[in-house]
Amino acid sequence: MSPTPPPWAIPLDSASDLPVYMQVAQGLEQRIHSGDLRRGSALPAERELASHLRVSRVTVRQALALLAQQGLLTRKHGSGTFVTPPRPEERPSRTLGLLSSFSEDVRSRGQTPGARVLGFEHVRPSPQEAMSLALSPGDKVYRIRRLRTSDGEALAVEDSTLPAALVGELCEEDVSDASLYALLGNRGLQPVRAIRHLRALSADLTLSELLGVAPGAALLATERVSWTVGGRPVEYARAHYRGDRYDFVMELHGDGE
Amino acid sequence: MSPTPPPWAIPLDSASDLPVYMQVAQGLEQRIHSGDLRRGSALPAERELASHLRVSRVTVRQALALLAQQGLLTRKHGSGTFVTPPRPEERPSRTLGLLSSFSEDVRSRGQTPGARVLGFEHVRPSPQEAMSLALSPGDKVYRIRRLRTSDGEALAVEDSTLPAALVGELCEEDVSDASLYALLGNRGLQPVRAIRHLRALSADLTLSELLGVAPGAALLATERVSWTVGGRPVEYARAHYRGDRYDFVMELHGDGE
DNA sequence: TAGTGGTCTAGACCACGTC
DNA sequence: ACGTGGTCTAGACCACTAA
Repeated sequence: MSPTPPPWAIPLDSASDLPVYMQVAQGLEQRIHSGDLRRGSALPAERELASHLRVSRVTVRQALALLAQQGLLTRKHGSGTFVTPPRPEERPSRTLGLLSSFSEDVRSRGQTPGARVLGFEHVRPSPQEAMSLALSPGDKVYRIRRLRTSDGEALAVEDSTLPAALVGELCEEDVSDASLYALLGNRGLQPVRAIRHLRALSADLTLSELLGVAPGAALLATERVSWTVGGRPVEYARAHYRGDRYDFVMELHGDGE
Repeated sequence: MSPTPPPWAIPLDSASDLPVYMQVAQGLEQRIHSGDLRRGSALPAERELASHLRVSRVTVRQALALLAQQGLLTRKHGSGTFVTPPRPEERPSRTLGLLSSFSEDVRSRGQTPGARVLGFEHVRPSPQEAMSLALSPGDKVYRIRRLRTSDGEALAVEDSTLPAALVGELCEEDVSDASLYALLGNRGLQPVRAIRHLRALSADLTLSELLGVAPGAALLATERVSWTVGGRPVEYARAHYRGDRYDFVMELHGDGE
């Protein structure tokens, strides 16, 4: 009857060994990449898709969840499911290779950095912290958890640990808006060298809530130890960045082999 | 009756506004971190957990899926669900800041690098490729997709694009085991500078299959353009690394502010 | 108010591992 | 053969959004 099938029609092969929900996901993905489903356009309701494809709603949801997790689809409770529109704005890029702080990175993109202190402790270090900062278990550290924002939008959760004996007295207000690096610089403890690890992991419930992403969303996790002149470790920092909003950039120079 | 509740007993509050599956996930996560559930130990079967917690199996599965995605749990079809044991071996670390290839990185960890060619094309560049390599749409490129392994285990999928006019004749055997950088070096095209972007994203169906991870698993994605002496772009490469097996390391040097 | 996605249930059958 | 996780169904109710 209809010469042109609707753009969300998916060929399903019940004889295939590929699970139905994967076939649906794959089909929709192709439709999106081919342009049949335009960016920003709404998908049919889950119940509608299910009845047309002759599968249960649960199966449809399983397929949509896969694509939503990749960022291909955006689901809006009470409103509908949409093909994710392209982001017009560039994501903030951190330029690696130089020692720069979150605040400087965001500012260099013309946006306004912010910080909300989520935790402030003056405690004995964990074994991990003691090792990274070359401390004795009896020493004390400041442990600070902050939500880092750009133009008000949550971008990262940063956990910083500073040796109390080295940095001196510190209170929550000191770290509430300024960059930690600037604060250290004021006290003559400007870091001059750092080693940083980067990896990818899935958001747990705590991080997903803080960053406003779905549980399981891909995050870029970093771990860093910074040293001041003389080789004294001055900061141990772990940070989790939203994978869909942050981009690390670095320039590499070769020395032959 | 039983003075010590089983280690997987979870307190559920039906009045809470937190969904039941999240309460289950949160409870299990605490039990794991507290050590009540030992690394490597098996969880009760899903049906058993469901009946004891008085929830449906689907709800239990939703909770387990969350934790499995974070890597906290490992599910084995036909066998059971286990608390993920810690990995004894270090993950391969790529040292950034220097221009080094995948092969060199893996070898520097004492492991054996490998490559399986998944695709080899001699075609006109995509707009993206043409832009990155400063080519005209009429030029041709070699496009190579390889599965990169370390001691036989899949670690990354690498998509490399090389300008055909610059690198000269190339066939599939040329890229089947050696490092691309070594090959370029042999032809006098050793890259001396590169810009690399890093971000985190969730695995789609294709990548999850190739890398042997679950769909939606966190991957570390990189994009790189390399230049040879004289500023001629010689390679445009995109790679997706398993987030749970790969770790980028870099050393940073500050120049004050 | 009507329609959407979010959560949850109580089943069923299949595919895989182990014994 | 049996128990496991993997997939799928046909419903239900809730929470949110928009008209």
